[in-house]
Amino acid sequence: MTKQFSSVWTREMRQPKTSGLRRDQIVTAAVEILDAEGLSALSMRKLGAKLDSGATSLYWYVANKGELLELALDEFWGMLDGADPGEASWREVVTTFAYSFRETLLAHPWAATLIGQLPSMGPNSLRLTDRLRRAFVQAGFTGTDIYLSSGTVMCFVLGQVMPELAWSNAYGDAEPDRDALIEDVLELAHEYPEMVEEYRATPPMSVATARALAFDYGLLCVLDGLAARLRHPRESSGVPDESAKMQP
Amino acid sequence: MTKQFSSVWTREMRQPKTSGLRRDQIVTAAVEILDAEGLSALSMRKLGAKLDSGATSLYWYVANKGELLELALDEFWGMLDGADPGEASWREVVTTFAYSFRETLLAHPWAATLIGQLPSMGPNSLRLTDRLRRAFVQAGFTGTDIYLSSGTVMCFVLGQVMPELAWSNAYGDAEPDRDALIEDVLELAHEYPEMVEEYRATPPMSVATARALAFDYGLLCVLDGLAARLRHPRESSGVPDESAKMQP
DNA sequence: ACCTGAACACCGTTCAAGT
DNA sequence: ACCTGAACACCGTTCAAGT
Repeated sequence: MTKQFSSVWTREMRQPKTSGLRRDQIVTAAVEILDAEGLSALSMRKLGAKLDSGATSLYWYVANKGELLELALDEFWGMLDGADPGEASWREVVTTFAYSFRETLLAHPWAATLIGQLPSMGPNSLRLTDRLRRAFVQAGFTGTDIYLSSGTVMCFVLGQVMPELAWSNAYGDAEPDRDALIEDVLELAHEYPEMVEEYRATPPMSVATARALAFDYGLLCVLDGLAARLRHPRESSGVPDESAKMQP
Repeated sequence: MTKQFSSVWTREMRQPKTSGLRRDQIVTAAVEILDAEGLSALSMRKLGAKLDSGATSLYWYVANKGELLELALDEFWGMLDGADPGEASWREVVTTFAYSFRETLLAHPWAATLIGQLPSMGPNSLRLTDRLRRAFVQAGFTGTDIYLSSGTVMCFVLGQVMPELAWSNAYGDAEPDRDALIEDVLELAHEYPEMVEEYRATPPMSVATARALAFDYGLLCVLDGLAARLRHPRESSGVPDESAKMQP
């Protein structure tokens, strides 16, 4: 049973020129709720109330909640700055983009979840893709490598941030009794003494700086890897045939 | 308002030795529903029905739905094979682990979502962490780099898979009229003619192989980056101070 | 120790009816 | 063209009551 694909972006919009609510008001209000209370707190009823209208009125502008979230997600993509080449080196451009993407994701955690659930094909998403594409062309990538290299950076940031969000979800934003939590985890890990010992051997630091350090390390790996691709455009990994075997 | 942290793993379990349902039966059934129908289809009521019991009976074994999902997520971590050093090179070990992680995520998409929402501190998660740790020690990483390098690989895979899942969510598993979809996207991207043209210039391939290719490319970057770290243990990225500035 | 049913406060969505 | 209210089929969770 192949579900027919559909998206807010692939169907005719309603006439934009009339009275009453407007779609962008709805989306703005939705993003406000998402930012303030998180993905699970956004309901059509609450959103309707915030707009002084019935929940069901929203269905005039949006086919269902999924479409609303697609629109919110595209708002998120619109929040990302730059990747403007300027006169900086490509490593600098990519680095500042990666950091700003990370910061924006951390500020709007609902977006990270949505990225795994809804396709991003709205105008802001496309505009960002094109900006990135230009940056990587300028860096010297050509052909398919343009798309592959920029995609690698995007995915890297996303993957780094996701587990980070899990902790802030379960833990709250502040770090109240994080020492107690750490002791809990170390206790749970008592079967793996090397792990525990290695943790105790590392200088103590806040969760935030530990995460930032990990991000920095990973970014360095990605950048070095991209630099290598830039030098030798066509190589393949250790077990190249696996990739073809995986999904025929 | 800092929410008090709690997790299934940090509180006393109920006596395991009695009659009736057992927690592992519940979790197994939950995973079956998740695999068959996805995260949004799992409800306490449906799970109760599947186990021939009332929905509310489950609350004897589990404090809330979140705990149930924590348990399911740990089941997922238990599904991952290996990272067994053996006699293979570290690049081979990491590569096969990355591919198997990817495959398992694609087979259990709900897990990817949960990774961004719940902390992973169950026994299977810890065991995997330790296996990875040993593999990276064997590869030659030391100190903090052990954790940083293995984390980079984990995050890389996760980040690659997430957007992939978005499409299969919206699109279904088969690829029915993907040509129509592609035309839709290209139409939406008409403001960026270079993007469109570049797409048309690349040889056509299935979505699956395109994704596998991107995965391969990114993995190559990460591996090369890790190899560079292995040669020069301590370096820092282009804008190191940013990382400290981000979250004080 | 374990399970039940009723009840509470919610959901997303449809649809006939209003203006 | 836009909005409403009632209604349907769901949710997660609590809690007194059963065995």
